[in-house]
Amino acid sequence: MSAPRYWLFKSEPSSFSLSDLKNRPDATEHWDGVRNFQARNFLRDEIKVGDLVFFYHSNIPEPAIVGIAQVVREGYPDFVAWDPQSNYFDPRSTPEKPVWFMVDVRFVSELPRPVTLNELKEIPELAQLPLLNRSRLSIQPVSAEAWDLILRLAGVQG
DNA sequence: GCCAACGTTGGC
DNA sequence: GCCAACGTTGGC
Repeated sequence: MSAPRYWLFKSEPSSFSLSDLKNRPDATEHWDGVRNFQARNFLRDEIKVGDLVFFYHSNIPEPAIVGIAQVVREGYPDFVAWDPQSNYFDPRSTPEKPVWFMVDVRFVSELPRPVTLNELKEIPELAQLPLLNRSRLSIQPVSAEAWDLILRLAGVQG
């Protein structure tokens, strides 16, 4: 089995927050509703069971990485896209030819302290982080080096 | 609430 | 295949 890889998932806490994840049954939830092709490709092709995920809160006064989740089920069709009642309905996607994919993630931990976007911007080693230069990508890879650095910023014992 | 950035759509 | 128009994201 290959080493786990690292990702960052963004969510607006008003729609789904880290504590929402923690309070789900089994602390597990489908990461549905992603409607961007590059993010879809990560979900469908790259993200594997066991990979670790930074949970980022966006669209708030102090956007920040607030916690860690782990992938417990890898890429499968996002069935929300088939529900005409859903905001994420997309008639192009069908069970026979799904367009959109999701993974399931489980709550792992809350960071000892959140690492804010402003802090991240101050760190030259993180300049390549997609969060800082591809700010609209909602599912993005994090290098092992960046992962460790951010954990240290968050006060996690290394 | 504003608006810049940028991904997506669709006319040509 | 280009690119203008449009819609959405997300920082501020």
